Amino acid sequence: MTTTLYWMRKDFRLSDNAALARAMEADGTVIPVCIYDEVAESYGAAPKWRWGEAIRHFAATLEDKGSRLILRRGKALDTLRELIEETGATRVVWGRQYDRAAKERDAAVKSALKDDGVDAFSVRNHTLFDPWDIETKSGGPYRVYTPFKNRCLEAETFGDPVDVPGSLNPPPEWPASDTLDDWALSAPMNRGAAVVAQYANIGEEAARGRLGAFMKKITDYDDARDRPDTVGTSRLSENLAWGEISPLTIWTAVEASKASGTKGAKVYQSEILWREFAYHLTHYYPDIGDKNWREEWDAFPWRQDNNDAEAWRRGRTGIAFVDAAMRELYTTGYMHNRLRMLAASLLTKNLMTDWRVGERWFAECLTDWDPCSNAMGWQWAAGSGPDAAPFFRIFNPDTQIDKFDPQRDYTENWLAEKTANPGKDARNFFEAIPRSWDMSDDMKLPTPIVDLKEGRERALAAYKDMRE
DNA sequence: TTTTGAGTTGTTCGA
DNA sequence: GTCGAACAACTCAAA
Repeated sequence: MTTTLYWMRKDFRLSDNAALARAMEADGTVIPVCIYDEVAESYGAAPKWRWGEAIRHFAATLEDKGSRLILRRGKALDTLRELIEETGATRVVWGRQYDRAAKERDAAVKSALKDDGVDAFSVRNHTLFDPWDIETKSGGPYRVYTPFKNRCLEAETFGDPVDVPGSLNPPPEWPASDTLDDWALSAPMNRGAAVVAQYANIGEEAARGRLGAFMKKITDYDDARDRPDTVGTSRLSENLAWGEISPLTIWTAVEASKASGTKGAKVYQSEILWREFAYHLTHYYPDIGDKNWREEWDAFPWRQDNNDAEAWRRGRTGIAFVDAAMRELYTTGYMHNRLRMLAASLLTKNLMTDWRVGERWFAECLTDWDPCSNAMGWQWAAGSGPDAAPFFRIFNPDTQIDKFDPQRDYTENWLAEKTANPGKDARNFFEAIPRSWDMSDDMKLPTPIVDLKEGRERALAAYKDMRE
């Protein structure tokens, strides 16, 4: 009788779960395990909280099916060895992750367990492709998105989603488990956890619900996706990040729908492939979250963390569209994609602040945080990254707000200071922020901390200098 | 090896 | 108000 440990990291779902399917195929018992290990310890406040909610929700799903999720805290390898000792497990299975911290941990775990004589292996479970499945005709990684995408689309098949298992083959006896409360995962968020919880969309069912709602309007996606004043996107990033839905489930739904082939569907699928590109890049350039991807940017006179950056984090730059976005981020754990670009452009160009300052803040605040997408996105916005915007492409928040929030619905929804009777979202920001920020909703909005034109010209001049 | 075509998301300025 | 050009060359991927 074989006992298998299914080490769950970011794949909290029953449907299309290839790692679970492999765990089950040994015809023995399966013990799902989640470990609060050295990698999870390093998560920012919001991701750590959201990870806990994914665990809470999925543990309940497992219990409904007669199984359990065993929780343990400690170094991954030590903890797995303890569990192997306690349960007599001979197999350990997990779904692959591709960021440097996870990859280094997993390589060490696999090698050590194999030395112990354990059948330890990983499964692709988070992406459509493994990063190394896609390569240029001459055999290397892609550095530009469009040819990468075209190569993905040429792939003959994406395969079929894996069925939901029937029984989960629980063991006759369970090893001991921590409780989620023992881990206190909401503690780093302080007051924010209760607020962000109001906006979270947790679990497999909720993810499917969003997919269903989105499929009804996917044909509008190519235009609607740019409008933060409406829900024009799928809003599935949060669920994708924690594996509550698989990209193959999404891809298959799009392909099977009557919208397949429309502009909206194609643009949406292209975004799914941007996600794949982030894993591809991170696999081949594991430093992408720490170092300028284009080395020449090491010479750029980035400002390190500074008062302007602090104002940016607090939604107090005096530039309404960006302040609204920064408050949406802090209050909900999410920010609309267009505003991510705009907020990043303001920080890295107009305020000439190191992209890593922004990357760290997003990693602290986003419930859909993904180390690979976050790193790629920030480097793209800053200009130091793959396929980056030309240096002269600096967003102007005044132009952007007229184009994408013409009625100011989005902006005013998030800025309590703008109206006499602010709505719940705007007030929630003040519920969520730390008292040490010393901000209240009766403050006046600050005057802009940077003149957009001057900031732009300063950045352009610095860029020109760097190139000479 | 060389050549060729192409490259997520923008802004400003002048006609 | 609208439209096209300029903004800067350079790198990438494939033929």
